[in-house]
Amino acid sequence: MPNFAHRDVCLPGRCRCIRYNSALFRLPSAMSADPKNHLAELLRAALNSVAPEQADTPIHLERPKQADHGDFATNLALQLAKPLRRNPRELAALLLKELPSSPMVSRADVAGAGFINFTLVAGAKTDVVRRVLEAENGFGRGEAKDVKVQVEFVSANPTGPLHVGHGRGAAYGASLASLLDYAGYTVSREYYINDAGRQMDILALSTWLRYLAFFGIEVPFPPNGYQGDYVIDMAREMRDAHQDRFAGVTAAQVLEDTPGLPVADRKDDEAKAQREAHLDALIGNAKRLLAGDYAWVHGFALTEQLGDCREDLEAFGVVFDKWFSEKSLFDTGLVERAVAELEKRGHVYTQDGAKWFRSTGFGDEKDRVVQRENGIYTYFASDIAYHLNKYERGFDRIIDVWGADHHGYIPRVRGAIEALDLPADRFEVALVQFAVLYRNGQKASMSTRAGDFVTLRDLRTEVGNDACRFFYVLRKSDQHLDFDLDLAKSRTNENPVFYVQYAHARVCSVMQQWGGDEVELLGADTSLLQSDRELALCAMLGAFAETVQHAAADFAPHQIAFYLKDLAGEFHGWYNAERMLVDDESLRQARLALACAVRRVLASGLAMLGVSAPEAM
RNA sequence: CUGCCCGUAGCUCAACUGGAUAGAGCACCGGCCUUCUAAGCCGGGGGUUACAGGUUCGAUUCCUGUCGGGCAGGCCA
Repeated sequence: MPNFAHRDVCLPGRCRCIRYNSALFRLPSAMSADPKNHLAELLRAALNSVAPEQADTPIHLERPKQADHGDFATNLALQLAKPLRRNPRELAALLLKELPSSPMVSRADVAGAGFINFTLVAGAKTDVVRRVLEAENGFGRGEAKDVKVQVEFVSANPTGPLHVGHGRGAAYGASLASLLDYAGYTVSREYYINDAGRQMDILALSTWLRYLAFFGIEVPFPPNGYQGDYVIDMAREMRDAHQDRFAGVTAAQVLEDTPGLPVADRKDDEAKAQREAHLDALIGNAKRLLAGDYAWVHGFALTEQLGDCREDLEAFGVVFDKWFSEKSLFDTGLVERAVAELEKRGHVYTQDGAKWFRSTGFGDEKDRVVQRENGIYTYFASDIAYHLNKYERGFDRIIDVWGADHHGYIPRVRGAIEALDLPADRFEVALVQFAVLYRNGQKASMSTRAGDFVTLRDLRTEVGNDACRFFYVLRKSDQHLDFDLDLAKSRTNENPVFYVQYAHARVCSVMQQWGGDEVELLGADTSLLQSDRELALCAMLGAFAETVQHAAADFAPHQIAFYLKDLAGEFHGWYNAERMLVDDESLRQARLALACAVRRVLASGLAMLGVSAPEAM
């Protein structure tokens, strides 16, 4: 740091500068090696001295966008100005006066309305390279927090292939879980299987009807049944494995006492109700006619679809620690018990023969039925039981990833949790907006029933898993996502996933040509990294840990994706401006160390997003 | 009608939880391959952050209203 510049800005009485001539520095072992944490510690000490009564003020350090604002800045004095009723600039000066000296800081001064800007000594800026290399693949990983967090996501009805909407929930949930894991939480990934409801009955019925068709037993296929070809595939498998075991019926028996179907083009409420009644009657007949075999058909369809779903997700890099069965909540009596618990606390009443949970007492718009007049529990009832179960398993944080169309569902679930006297602040919902696929500028339709949807599998095959995963998390989860198929497929510079991967591959390529062992780079003299680009890269590496923490706090994996794009951009710029494999050995080592550190962080970030880090492209 | 989310460059989106001169990528224009991968880099134009108020040292961010878009309001899941 040239002294003339120093004197120029730093006037006596206005600021206090701490100067150290040497780029080499040693910190007391208790002090943080991370510059940001270190500065926070220094400020904390100064704060305790200046205003002990405000000691719990959060210390906010940011990386200024403008270079002449130094490496870090804090608005601490501005925050203190109001409670202390004092001039912020005066407070900033006081804080500087009480700031412990540090070998990391080359200057610190008051600026603007009362900001304190810090400039680090050169060595403190580039030391991050050594820390990245020493951490191997764990740089930026948060300290283990001993907090058990459950992330439940996808949880699609196992009634057909996953579509591109589910894909977003899968990519988001998996990335969020990895992110929380990296941030230091103990994460459990869970898939809730809706295997107990009417939708599964509809699937079982649909499969059976397709199966009967193979034996010439033609029952008009209900329009609200599952129409996809995969149902016919399952029916064929049933026939191949069991021949006519389930075919000892006539079409007339299957259709017995059903209301029949209204004409196809009627879309009024009456027609809709009739179709639903018709479907329910068919299901009733199927159960009666198949008797014990109904459970077999139902189980077969479930196993097939769940297996398919699981395979699909695994190929997408999405794995779960637990697949939780809704049906098990009934089998273990937890649904009954959950409702009984609510009842015991006086939050349930009976009206029109049904049991209602008084959710209006907990901020919901209206009360909700938990047990219908016919004795059947609603989906909401099993959901209450499920969340009770989550609490009983001892999770400190319970995160549900839901499609945004379920947002109205939050108050009733939270209400039930409160009503059960469970700590509701542990329960959080991350909403994911729909992803709409565009092919040739055309919206693709996505109805599971109609059978003309674009499946996640199709999408993965067409654009590749990496581009898929990256594109899905490139937007805030609560924003609509226009998934541009043509862009994701393109192997050009328009495609951000390749941009990041390319940076990784470039480092690998250089390392290969160098031919040395990365371990050698630990001894590199990083103080030789002095260009603006090199220092900017170092600053970006240093920001990784806080990016992880921030993204984890926000449930926002997209921040990781943006960080990676920025880091890759900074690297590409440097790559084009400087050579790494130079003749000067010390400089070569220093640059390779930096490149290697960039590669490590890129790899860590890509891993969090479930995207591969190729060594060559 | 009511509730929730959203509105930022021509397009797609960011913005460190209220900070200093709001940033990227596409698209458009002009440059850079006999030197580590041109899937790359460098430079250029582009903005009343939907609109109107309010809160304060300071607002894209918080509050109110208006306009526009999405979603949800079942003894469905």
